[in-house]
Amino acid sequence: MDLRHLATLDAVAAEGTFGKAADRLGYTQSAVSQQVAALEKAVGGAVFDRPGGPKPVRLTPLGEVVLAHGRELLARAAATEDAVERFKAGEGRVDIGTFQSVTNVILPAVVRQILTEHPAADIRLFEEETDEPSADGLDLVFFDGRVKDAEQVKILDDPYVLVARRGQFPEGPVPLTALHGAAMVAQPPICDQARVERVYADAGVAPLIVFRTADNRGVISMVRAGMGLAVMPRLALDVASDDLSAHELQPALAPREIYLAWQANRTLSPLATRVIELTKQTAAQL
Amino acid sequence: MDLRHLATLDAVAAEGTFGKAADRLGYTQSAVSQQVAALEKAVGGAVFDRPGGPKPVRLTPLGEVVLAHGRELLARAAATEDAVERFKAGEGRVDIGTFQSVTNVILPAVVRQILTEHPAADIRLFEEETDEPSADGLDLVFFDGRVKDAEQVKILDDPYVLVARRGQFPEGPVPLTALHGAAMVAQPPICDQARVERVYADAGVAPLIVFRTADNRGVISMVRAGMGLAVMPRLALDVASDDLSAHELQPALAPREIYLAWQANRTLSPLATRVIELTKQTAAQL
DNA sequence: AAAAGCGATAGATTCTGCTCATGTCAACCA
DNA sequence: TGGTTGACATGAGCAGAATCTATCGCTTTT
Repeated sequence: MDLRHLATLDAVAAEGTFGKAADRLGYTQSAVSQQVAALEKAVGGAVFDRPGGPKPVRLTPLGEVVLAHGRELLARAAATEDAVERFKAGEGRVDIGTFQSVTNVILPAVVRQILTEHPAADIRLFEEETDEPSADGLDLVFFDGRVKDAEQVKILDDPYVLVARRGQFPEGPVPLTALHGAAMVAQPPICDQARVERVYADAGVAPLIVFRTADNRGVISMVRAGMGLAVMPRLALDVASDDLSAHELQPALAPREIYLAWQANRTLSPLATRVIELTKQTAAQL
Repeated sequence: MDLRHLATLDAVAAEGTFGKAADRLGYTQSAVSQQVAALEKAVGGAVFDRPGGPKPVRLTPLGEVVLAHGRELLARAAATEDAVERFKAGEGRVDIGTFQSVTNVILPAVVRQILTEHPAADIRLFEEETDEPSADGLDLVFFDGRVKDAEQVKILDDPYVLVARRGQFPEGPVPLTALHGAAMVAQPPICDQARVERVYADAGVAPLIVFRTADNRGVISMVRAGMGLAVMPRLALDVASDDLSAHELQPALAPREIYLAWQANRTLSPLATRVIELTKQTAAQL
């Protein structure tokens, strides 16, 4: 049973004669006749009564059964083509792995723009703390560092700054050695934080870490409360604040590199491609 | 877009490689490769990522869209074939035009048997008083007389009998002339009743019709009540009754002929065909 | 570096599906 | 009543599609 045969069945049922259906479909009467014959062979019985003479054909009861189902099939086929077109235009779902800084600074603009372009887009964000991410199950993953076995683009360099209460240090750079023995608030030692602490160690600087939390806002709050200093990526410092100051470190730490990654050699959906584009644009403006 | 291509897509997605899908479908790997290529051309994009080497292929996002819709289509196609099979086995709907005697005497047995054979059969009865029936809209029509422009079979001859209160006439035949001047209850003069009354007139018999009703049971009730005599087809006298007696008339009226008709040159559904068969069998037992 | 697994491709062949021309049948008309 | 008309069926021929066989090229694994 072939969709084309069902379309022909439908046309003949609507037009009443093979010839008119042929005109509508751009075939000859002979072709329609043969298609109907093929369909009848497939279903094992006549779908039209042919009265003979100049009378139109009429559906048999079997023909009505086949036509009813056939219309359903044709509608589904049309819906399929439609869905493909919409997919190519950017509809669909995209699952994105992210983390705090990106969620707060980069993604809002990207999501807003995507939803403006494609109101039917289905964006899902997953913010899971992982040390070594893989893009399994996700379409796109933000990560602060390279991702193994994945295609990726570097979104931006996010420099580390020292955060302190305003007035604690004069404006301008602060030597890294100033951290030696200082009370500090920090992230748990995963992801890029581990690298940062290795830099301290290599420089012979041993800060006194008095509190760790994965919540950047929590880190900032504790700095503001006077619990200690913090070294954090500038993006994590997403709120301007009168009572805090940010300082470059000397020597500067290598910046945190933020990558957007996806599974290698996989075709991306147009929606995901657009997300990458917009992410690059957004990051370039920072 | 072809159903066969979608079936191939499904098989490849399930098996992971073109070759295994080919085995399952009875094709060669080459054929599957070409079918997938054709499908990809139809939807305008790749549906599989081919990693190369001994790795299995993977659906692209587009492929997932197409496959989701494709499975739906394939399921509908299977459902269609199933519906055709069930139709050929006797499921479906049949609309039957009937009238009182047939409804009460013949159809119960037929309906019971059909519903035993095909619990999903959808039998609809239409009891409309018409003088000249046509089978438009109906699959089968019972009628007491020939139906013009229709195929038909005679179901049975239904002899007319005189119905009287028991004891009013001695057992056995009653001369037609006994009706002259007699009070009678009768059907409205349509259908076969008109023919009956012409027979009276031709025989010079002029009964006094005191009540007409289309309801056979009403006729009988009024006879029982002593309102008069009645001449009615034996089938219409479907209740045995101690206080009534039935008599042949002399000369006998030509019996009412009951036909089962359907539109000429139309293919009947297996269900309708079965109804015709069962009707003949049932009538033969009367 | 060789072997194995897998998809793509070229060429040959078979099938399918279409068109054109013609046949056949029933209703209509003169 | 016999020709005409309108409609479907059928046969021949051809073009294109689908399939198979064989082979190529790529990637991973050994």
